[in-house]
Amino acid sequence: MDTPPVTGRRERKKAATRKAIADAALRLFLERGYDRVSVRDVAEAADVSTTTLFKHFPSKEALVFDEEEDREAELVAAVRGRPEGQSVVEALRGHVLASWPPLAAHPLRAEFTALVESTPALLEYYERMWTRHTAALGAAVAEDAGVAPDDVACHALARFVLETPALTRGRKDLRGAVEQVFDLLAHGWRPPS
Amino acid sequence: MDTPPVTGRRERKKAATRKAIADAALRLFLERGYDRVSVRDVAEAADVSTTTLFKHFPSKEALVFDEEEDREAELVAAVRGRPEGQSVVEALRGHVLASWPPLAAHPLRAEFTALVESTPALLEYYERMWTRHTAALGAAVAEDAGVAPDDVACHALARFVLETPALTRGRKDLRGAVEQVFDLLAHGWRPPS
DNA sequence: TACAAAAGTGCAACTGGTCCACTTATTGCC
DNA sequence: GGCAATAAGTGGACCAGTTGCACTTTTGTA
Repeated sequence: MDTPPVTGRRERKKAATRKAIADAALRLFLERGYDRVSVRDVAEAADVSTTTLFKHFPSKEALVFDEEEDREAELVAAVRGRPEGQSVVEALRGHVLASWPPLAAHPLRAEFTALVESTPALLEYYERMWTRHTAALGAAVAEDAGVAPDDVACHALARFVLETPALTRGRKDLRGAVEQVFDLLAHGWRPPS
Repeated sequence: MDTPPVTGRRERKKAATRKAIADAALRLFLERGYDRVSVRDVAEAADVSTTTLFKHFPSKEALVFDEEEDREAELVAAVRGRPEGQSVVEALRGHVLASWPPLAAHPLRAEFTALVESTPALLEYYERMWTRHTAALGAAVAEDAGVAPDDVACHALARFVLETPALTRGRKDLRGAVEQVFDLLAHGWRPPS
């Protein structure tokens, strides 16, 4: 009859529930504003219990940032797989320029961005999503440079790179701002212009 | 009879209440650990209502970091009042080296430091206490450099400087670690050794 | 002395998050 | 096909931080 499902029914249902929760959350948040919606409201709207909601998402903030891709792997790959002769800083500059600003450019996400930027809790969570990868990126840089995995300078570089989103958010010339931050990391700070 | 009080009775009593709360909090936290003490416990121990407690301190974390000195003013002053010919980065390096590590060296504060470093919520709050001054320090640097007050590079420098505590915490050679971070800020990142 | 502002109270309520014992659906396996 | 193991979901109680409200007491001041 039907083609046998590649993924089991259980997994499909689980994914459906997850999606129902995330969809309900985003809809309510956009309608009423993040902090005028309780997690109970979201659970109600998705027709699940709050217990179930928290089995799918670890926190209220996580409801908003659903697709948790693995940024971390990409960051590490950008360092490891960079072309011969390119410096680590330049590799990361390229990676950030290529992979980050588009998010803001997507017109569909305009209201989403507005939601995040108008909600302190979400802003904080979002910035933390990046800096959480400091250890992994720092270790990758250190390994690449052939020094101890907890080398301070390498971890500092990692942390600073991961803060470009926070530092450049809301600038009119986003790419230009990112470039300036990376110039600082590449050559040190000097009084501008 | 008594010499007329310079500050009114009201202010004195208010300060006393505040101190009673902070003292009770620190004592209980050190005794039992931060998250095994509720704010109700603290209020009880200080013999005030939780409502009163929250009128003096905005959050549970704030109970721990009582003396809110004005780091911000000192940071700005370090930039503005630096000797002729010294660069901004070097001025900040000196300021951080002179004003930060002592906190950890103070033997009386050993158990306090242990409390903070063993409690994620406090650690986070502590690091945020620093980066909260990004805007002020960034603006001061920008003014000093004679560029727009929201210049990206200046704010990036400020932010990175304010993260040295977080980046170097727990290192065996604290001063050396701070120096390495400032070297990065001064000259750019280069593969170590 | 009278009165306004400030400090403190007590309590209920809300919210994010966890726990627990329980039911139901799905799956893999004999 | 039958069945036991497992995973998803339930519901409700519960905890802790935080706020709101209506109220009393204390203090400063005119």
